[in-house]
Amino acid sequence: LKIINAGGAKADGHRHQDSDDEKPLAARLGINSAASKTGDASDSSSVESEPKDEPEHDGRKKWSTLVHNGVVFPPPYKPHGVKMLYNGQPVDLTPEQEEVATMFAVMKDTEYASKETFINNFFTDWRKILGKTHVITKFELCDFTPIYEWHLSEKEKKKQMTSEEKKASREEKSQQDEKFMWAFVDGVKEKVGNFRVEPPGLFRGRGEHPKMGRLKRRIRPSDITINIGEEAPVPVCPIPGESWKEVKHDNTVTWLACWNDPINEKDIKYVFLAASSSLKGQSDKEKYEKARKLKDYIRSIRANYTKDFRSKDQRKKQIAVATYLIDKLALRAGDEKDEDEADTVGCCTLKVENVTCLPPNKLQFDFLGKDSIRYYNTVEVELAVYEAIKEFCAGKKKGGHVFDKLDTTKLNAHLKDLMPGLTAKVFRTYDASITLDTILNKETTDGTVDEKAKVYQRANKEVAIICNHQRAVPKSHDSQMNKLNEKIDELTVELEKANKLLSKKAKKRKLVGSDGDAKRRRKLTPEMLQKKLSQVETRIVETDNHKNNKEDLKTVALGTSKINYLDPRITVAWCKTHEVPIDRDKHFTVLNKLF
DNA sequence: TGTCAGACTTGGAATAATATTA
DNA sequence: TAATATTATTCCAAGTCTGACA
Repeated sequence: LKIINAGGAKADGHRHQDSDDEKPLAARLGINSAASKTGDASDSSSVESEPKDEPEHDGRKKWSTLVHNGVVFPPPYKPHGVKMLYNGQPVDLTPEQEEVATMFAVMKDTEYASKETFINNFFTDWRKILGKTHVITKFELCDFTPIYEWHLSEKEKKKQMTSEEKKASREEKSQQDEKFMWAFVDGVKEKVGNFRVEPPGLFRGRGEHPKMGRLKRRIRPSDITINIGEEAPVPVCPIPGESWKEVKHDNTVTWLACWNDPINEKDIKYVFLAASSSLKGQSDKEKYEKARKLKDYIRSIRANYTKDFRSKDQRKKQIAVATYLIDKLALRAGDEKDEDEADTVGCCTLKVENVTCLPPNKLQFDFLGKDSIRYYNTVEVELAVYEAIKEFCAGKKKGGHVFDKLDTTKLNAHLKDLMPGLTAKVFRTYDASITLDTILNKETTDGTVDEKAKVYQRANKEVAIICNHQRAVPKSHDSQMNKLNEKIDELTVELEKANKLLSKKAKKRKLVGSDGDAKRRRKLTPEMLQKKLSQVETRIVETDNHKNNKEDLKTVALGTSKINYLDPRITVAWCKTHEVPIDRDKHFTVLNKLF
């Protein structure tokens, strides 16, 4: 295994010398990809596989042969017959009406259930199904509690199943799914990602989404387009009497099936291969490679935008300042959004009220970004940037764009001139790589594997913070903290007791106790006590660390950066250098994705 | 040059599976 | 052995970016 790029992140003059750069990563690392194991021949025999590593990337061709079994539909609705109350009276509902009522009822203990937009949207769509003449006309008179309680008892029943029963139903399910879990891409068995069609439900938009609560209708075969190899057998439509909307043979795309999102008909939902597939792995590798390449260009890019901070050309000036912010703060590009979506922004769509100038040269950012997660940060910037932002905002009304001469297309077109393939999001990957590499190199010491893994986790955390990956405080956080505090208290008492005992022993040599522990205490030698003492001390320190770590990470979401931002090559190189096992170690299961 | 559909990556939450502790 | 904590997986929403077309 060769060390790739280790320690190189800080050196701007890094040169690429890897002669095998174009090989798949797994091949370069000499590890057999799980995905490259051929599946059962009976399924793939009809398809000739092409040699791998063939430079197929000339055109936009993604595959030569593609075989799969289509999608799995959710089971039809099974009515429970539990009657909800309207104005205190039980009401009869048709299965279709009951289905939607149940969707709402089971969301009782979520935030959505108390949001006005959610309730209004749900009620409007539900009334369409109830019909004009239905007795139910006012939401306030609806009582969904009986259905909610039925739902709770169903959940409880499921929980009470014996482990054998659970196992049996699990196995049955995986047997049913097996057929759909795999696809053959150029003869290679690959895992399919989301082969299940999304079930009907109430739309759970994030933030203040104007469509939250709308009924997401059931998807039928006639909604679905199948994409499959020309010679491959077309998957049988699993619902009798119905048929696919369309069957395509488009090898310039990687999706296996798609349908229009019922909430936003112009959006398309796709069935793709899983992240472990070589198609995904390949593009992942290209992403990290691009970020690494940016390292060679960053100096000139910075020089370029710095020069334009004072440009007379307003558009140039805005591009310069926007690029600076994306580089320095890892902001997202910020496409324009529709009226019927949550009101969020990125760099290009920042509004004047999202930035406050704090003299002499600080900027305070406060806006809702992707998923309506708040970005709140005060940063010192170059004076020229500060002055430019002040100028861009001057005279604009609330809601006006800071960068009015700019959009993501123009910005990316400019970035492409500076480096081939460069777009705004590459800066986020780049920032992540630099941060990971720097922290790993600076902070790793000759300690235990556990200590080294802590350094990795800290680097992971820093990347998450840079990318503003935040999560809601876990529901059980407070109770868990209380428990840890109690544990520390208990241990402290134990420690004090042992300490007292030790000093008494030292004085008297022999202790005559009066309580029930006396006999046991008498048997303790000072050496044993001393040992116990240090054990308790260690446990206190460990528990305290655990507690602080938990508190520290309560609003930090580590998952996304682990999966999408930490270059596995940096991780592998570090593991090798510091003798941290890659396999089996739970800290690095993320690597399964690529190896 | 702008708009829009399309295809793909990125994102947190919910849920399931597994490990740990009481 | 059950309750709880941790980790992995699934789910599906919400971004980014490209390319076709007017």
